[in-house]
Amino acid sequence: MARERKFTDEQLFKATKQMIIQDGYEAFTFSKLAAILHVSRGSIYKYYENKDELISEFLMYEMNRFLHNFNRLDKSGDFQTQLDLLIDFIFEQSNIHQVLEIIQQIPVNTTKRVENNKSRLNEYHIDMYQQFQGLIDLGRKENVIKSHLPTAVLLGMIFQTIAIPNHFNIPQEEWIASIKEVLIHGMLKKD
Amino acid sequence: MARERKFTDEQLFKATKQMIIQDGYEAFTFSKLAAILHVSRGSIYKYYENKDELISEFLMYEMNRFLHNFNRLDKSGDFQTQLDLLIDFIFEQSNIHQVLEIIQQIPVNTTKRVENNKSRLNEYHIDMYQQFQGLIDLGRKENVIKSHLPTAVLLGMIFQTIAIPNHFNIPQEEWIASIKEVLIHGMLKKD
DNA sequence: ATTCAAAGTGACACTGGTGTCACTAAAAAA
DNA sequence: TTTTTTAGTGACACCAGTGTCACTTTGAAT
Repeated sequence: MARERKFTDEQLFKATKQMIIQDGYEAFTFSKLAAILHVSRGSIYKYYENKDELISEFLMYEMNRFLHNFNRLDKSGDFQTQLDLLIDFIFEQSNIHQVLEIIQQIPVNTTKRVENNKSRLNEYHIDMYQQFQGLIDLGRKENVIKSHLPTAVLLGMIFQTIAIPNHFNIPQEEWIASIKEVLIHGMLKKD
Repeated sequence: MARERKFTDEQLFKATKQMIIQDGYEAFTFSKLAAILHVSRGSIYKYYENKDELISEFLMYEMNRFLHNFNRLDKSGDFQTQLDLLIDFIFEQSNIHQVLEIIQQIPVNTTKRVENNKSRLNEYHIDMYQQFQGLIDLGRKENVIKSHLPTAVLLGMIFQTIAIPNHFNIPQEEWIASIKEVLIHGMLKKD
């Protein structure tokens, strides 16, 4: 060690996240980030060659956190129990949706480090998808899921629901319970 | 009239749409747009004072087109028939989702024309929402919708499903049919 | 106390987008 | 044919972000 750092990775990633989620990939700049962290722009270049590299590192960090938490979930219950847990979990981690979208926006011509991160992020994504797929397979094995529905549709719908904007500020619990209800049993009364 | 124009509004909006949907609001520039249209950048300033104004006009154009088509839909059937038609329609107009998102990104400090367009877009949005709400009300009147589910959740889910990425390229028809099935009756077999 | 290594700074040259404007080009009206 | 009107051009000054680098600061090790 030599001199104390003026900002931690956590602070940097937190600021990055806020900025990117609020205004998008293109609006993220080293200048603004430096201002938030109360350091000079130059100091950030000590750790990241450019914006793409910084963002790809941020995404790795977020993805690791997500997968780590995901792996802690109880995988012992039956399909319905696990689905319930999964949906609750996804809503807790509701930013993962945005994270996955940002991955697509990393440009192509950059540094080795970025390319490396991009392919690792892709692997993670596939890995995550396969774990979810395992859950659907369980549902099929238990013979509770309508067998003609494609797995991609089921996962897509589960995953997409977290991004529904709750404009009317319906209480979180009611909101999630209602979404679960529709996903599992539909919006119509049984006849 | 004096001289012939080198590009039509339609061409301009088409290029704008492509650019914005692909790379986002911030990545849109007059330079790129001028290049696509094979004109000088300066000529675009003859019609739009700046980027925000151009994009807000583009959004008005898209929204008008959407509402115009929407008003052509047959509103005479019962709830299920109309819901079917609506979902098909939304999938046909799948970009409306992105259009609505872009509206939120127009910055605040701009020209009168932009502010004007922004508030009109908001009115349109509310108008559209109310029409959809009318459909849900019909479902409630017909007593086919589960009465405890909030309208916002039902509309949110219907609307959000068009944005599910079909990574595995499941045929459009099967894709839409499956989504309808889940929305209406859920993913589980009836017991 | 001196030295050293990492952290941080700010000035510099550069790039790409912005908005403007005097000017040119072309088509219709006179 | 000349005039008028609108479309289009490209050069200019400007701004904000980029990436670099010689330099300064700071804290720990010798």
